[in-house]
Amino acid sequence: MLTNRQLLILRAIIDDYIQTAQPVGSRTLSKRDDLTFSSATIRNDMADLEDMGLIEKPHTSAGRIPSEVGYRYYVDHLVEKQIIDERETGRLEERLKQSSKESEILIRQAADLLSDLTNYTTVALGPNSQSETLARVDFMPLDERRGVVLIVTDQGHVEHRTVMFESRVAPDVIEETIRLLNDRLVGTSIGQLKVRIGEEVAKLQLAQRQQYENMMQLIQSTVGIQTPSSLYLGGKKNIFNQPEFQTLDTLRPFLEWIDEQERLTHWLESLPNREIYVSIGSENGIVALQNCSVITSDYTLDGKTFGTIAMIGPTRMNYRHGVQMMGQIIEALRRTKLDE
Amino acid sequence: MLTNRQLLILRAIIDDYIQTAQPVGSRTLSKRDDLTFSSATIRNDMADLEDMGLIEKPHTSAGRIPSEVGYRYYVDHLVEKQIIDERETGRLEERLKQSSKESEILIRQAADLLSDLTNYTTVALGPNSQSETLARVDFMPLDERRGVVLIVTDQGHVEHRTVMFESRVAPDVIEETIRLLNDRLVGTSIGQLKVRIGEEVAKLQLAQRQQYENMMQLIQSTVGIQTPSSLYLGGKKNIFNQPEFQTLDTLRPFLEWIDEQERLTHWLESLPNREIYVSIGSENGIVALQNCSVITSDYTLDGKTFGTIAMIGPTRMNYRHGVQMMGQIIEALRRTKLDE
DNA sequence: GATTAGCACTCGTTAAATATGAGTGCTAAT
DNA sequence: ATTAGCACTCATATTTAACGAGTGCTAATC
Repeated sequence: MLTNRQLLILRAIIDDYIQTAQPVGSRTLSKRDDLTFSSATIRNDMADLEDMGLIEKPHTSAGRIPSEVGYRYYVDHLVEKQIIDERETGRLEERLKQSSKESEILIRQAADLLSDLTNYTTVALGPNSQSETLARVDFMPLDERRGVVLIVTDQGHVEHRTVMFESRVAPDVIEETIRLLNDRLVGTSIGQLKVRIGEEVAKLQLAQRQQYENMMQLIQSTVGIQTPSSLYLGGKKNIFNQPEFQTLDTLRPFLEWIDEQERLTHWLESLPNREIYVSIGSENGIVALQNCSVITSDYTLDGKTFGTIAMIGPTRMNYRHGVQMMGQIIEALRRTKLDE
Repeated sequence: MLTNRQLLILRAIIDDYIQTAQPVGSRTLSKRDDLTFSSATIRNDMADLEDMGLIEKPHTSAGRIPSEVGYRYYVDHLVEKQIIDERETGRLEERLKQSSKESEILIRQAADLLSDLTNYTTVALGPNSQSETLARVDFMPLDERRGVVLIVTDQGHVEHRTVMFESRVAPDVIEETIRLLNDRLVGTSIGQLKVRIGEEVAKLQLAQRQQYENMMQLIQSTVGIQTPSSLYLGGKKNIFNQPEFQTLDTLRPFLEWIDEQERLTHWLESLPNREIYVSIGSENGIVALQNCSVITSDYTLDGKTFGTIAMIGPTRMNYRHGVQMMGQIIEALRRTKLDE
């Protein structure tokens, strides 16, 4: 167990290191207003903190830097859980409201805002329509051989796909196909739509089948193309200002990783956490991000579950401020109304 | 005017420098099979080439590197205009065909392909719907207060916008509005749609106006939101392999510039050139790209004018190969059929 | 017994000193 | 006109030395 003074020292080391990115020495600490002890006393405690694995030395004659264990302790014990500053949240909400009522643009704006507020890179993932369910299918002919299939989800999202017929299809066949799909598939999750259409085709009577099979299969094939959830990266250039990313060895893996949209999407989708979660350094298990910490959270827009937002900075990130800002942003998003 | 030998030497210097990224010395050149002269002779010619501004020395005791003027001469006189290798084009066409019939995906694939082929970064800009014209408007109600407006262009592109009514609108009013829009606005360019709707509203009789004004204005406001032309960046990580981008001073401006999607889009749209065009070094007028050369070209997909594709590499890029590959790719795209 | 002053020691960083060698320009010989 | 020869230049690499922030330990002090 840590003594009170050790706690103070640990906190001071981390706070100092977060600000300067330089190893912190005992003399520097002893000069702080909140630490009234001599450097020798502090040195003794530092040795103890090091034994406990909370801090470490880059080399013999340097000061100490926090270890991952130290950061974890700091985040778990020394960062107060999100206290929402009403005034600040209101201001954020206002800025979001001004940008647009279009959800996509709002999300981007939120990511940019969070990025500006913290100077870290942010990633925002839009809603994953795969998990939404079908509310309505419709069809609109374009010309003799082409038409647009409209898919509306229960969350009010609309997608369209252009389909192309092999040959002319009678209007009433189209109409009937759409009616069938609406009758039988409303409520199906978008991800399963493809399979379910296949099942419905199988159920058709032989007479019907000849008529509708083509049309159904056509729709099935286009519906199978999943539009990836929209992904937005905000403040990517912020990374250039971080002292730990001033060399190509560290910068390159980071940038290469962050630019791989698909991988990034999968990673965000795989995060199990519903509320604000902090992953420190190698905890995230991603080699390219081993020197990064990530604050993630799911968010809701206008009350509806929407997506995931993440903030990526160096392990030496300002956790207190980061967690705080993340809380403010998701609260502001939650309160933002799409209509009215 | 250049002597034959000077031409040979200039070409050798550039070819060598393109490969090694190192200043080329007279001794190195004299050892080449295609240059049978002594290093001293070559030195004399090099001095002349330098006087003409075609090559320059980084410092007194280094070899020579091509100047921008030198590259320009090289590209204009020493790079043979695109000769299309039928077999290679066929192979590319095949690879494109396999990826998808969806134009968006095809374009991405083309950019990636070009990037793999050349090891440079590529940017592909999709069609700019602003310049296309309206072929059809349609409306599909979602519920009492919302609906989807479908906009189809002459090029067969479809866009949709969700609109929200203040209050319930009678179906026949909607129907009539859409009929009106179709009657009067088909053929209008998408970019002008907003203005044109305004004009049409002004023309309405007073009686009609009360009925349709709201609806029209609603559509007008959503139509005004221009969907930006789709932009795709391929092979961004290739830049990390270029020796001239191994330092943050050069890398950072490049990456920051390339990541600014809007600016990039505008830049690509502002390029006046219809056919393959090479911009060397500072010619492009962009500070962040002053050490880059760009090969750009408009492309057509399935015969229809589509967008712009660009290849960005260091000024020391392999122009011969780059121009060649660019030619192949746009030819392959031109031949790719979207339907069948 | 806890705290602090004092001091020898460590080791990464920086600066100056030196060596290396690729490449040039010029001159004189071919 | 071409080439061999040579003195000279200058970026780069290597070595050496000086510096100083910081530590751990011991002995004195509160």
